[in-house]
Amino acid sequence: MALEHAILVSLLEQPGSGYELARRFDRSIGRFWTATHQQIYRVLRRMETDGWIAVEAVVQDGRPDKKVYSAADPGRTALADWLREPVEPETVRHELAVKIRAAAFEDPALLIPEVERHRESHATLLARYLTGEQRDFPDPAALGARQQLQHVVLRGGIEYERMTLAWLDDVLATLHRLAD
Amino acid sequence: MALEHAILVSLLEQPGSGYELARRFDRSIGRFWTATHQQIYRVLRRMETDGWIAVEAVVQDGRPDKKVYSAADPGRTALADWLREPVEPETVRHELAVKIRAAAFEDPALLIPEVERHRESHATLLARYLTGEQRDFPDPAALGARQQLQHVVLRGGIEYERMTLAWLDDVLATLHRLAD
DNA sequence: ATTGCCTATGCAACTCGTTGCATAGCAGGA
DNA sequence: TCCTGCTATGCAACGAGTTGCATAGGCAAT
Repeated sequence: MALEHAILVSLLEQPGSGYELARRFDRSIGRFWTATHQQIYRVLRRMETDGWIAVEAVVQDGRPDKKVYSAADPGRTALADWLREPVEPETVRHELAVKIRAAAFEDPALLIPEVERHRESHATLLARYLTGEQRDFPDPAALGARQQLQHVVLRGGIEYERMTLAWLDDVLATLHRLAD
Repeated sequence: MALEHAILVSLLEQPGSGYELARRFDRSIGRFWTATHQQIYRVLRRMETDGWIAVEAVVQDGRPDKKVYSAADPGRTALADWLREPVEPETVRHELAVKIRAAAFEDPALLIPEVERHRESHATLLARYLTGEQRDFPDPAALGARQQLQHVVLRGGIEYERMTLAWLDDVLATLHRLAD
């Protein structure tokens, strides 16, 4: 299970509340690990009981109070242990690929708008990544270790989106060929 | 939920038992949709109750009897309906990426053997895909619709593995730089 | 004024997915 | 001969993840 560890990393990078974590998961971390606020709140409570994280109640005015979490020593130890354990290579779950094979038993042209939608959403994401790269890593030569590691993960996201866009073009060409 | 649909596609391509489906999911379909035999048996029973698939008991000698499933009309209809519904763009769950960001809080060099293991496993998979492509699609110009769609999905897998390999090299270079 | 959105946390119920185990006959090798 | 491994199906229990809903104050726009 990596949700605990993803949360720990996020809290080490920057302490925050469950709500803030949920938003980070919607943005940066969610590129490679998704989680809803429900999951996050539940896991935070478990991690707190286990002593992995410390909590501090923060009174705000104009908005609801929040609980700011930060990584505690046992959490860091757990993270270090996990880093030493091998993890399985990731598995992909690609619903669109199922659909493409399914299209052989229906009209393949039916899929064209769907693939185009996907293409657009990947193009948008790629554009966001590239903007973020410009903003956060303008001078790659002058980065600390943490930034270099964040950057290489972002480059992975960028290359994934580029590859996916090219593949979706390939898919569209195939579907058009079959529709003629 | 796409497991039902993935199973339907697989049964349309070729009827088979739960066991055979599980093996197909380990090989070809598992590239983009994984499932254990437990999940498959459970879903098959549900699909049978719903009338999506038909079952025929086959007595074998020298090995246990099996139940051979095939797609029924209501299943085909359900698949056609699903094809017309939009699906969400896939989400990636990349544990290694979490580890890479976590490495900033430990010794980054620790990750090198792990990344190399992943690199090797992706290289092996790519080799298998390429061999399979040679075997199943030797003459891309002479393929029917079904084969063309299967082929474009396989090309997606191939490009994914190529991209991942290049990225893992990038990660290794970054880790080595940080270790100096 | 009302509507809708944002911050912030949480419960309850559900489905999906994993893990460990069980059965059972047959084949092949040490 | 025993052990391992393959075919074939399944139960039981658990853990992960999703969905719908609830509360509650503040802010901005219509």
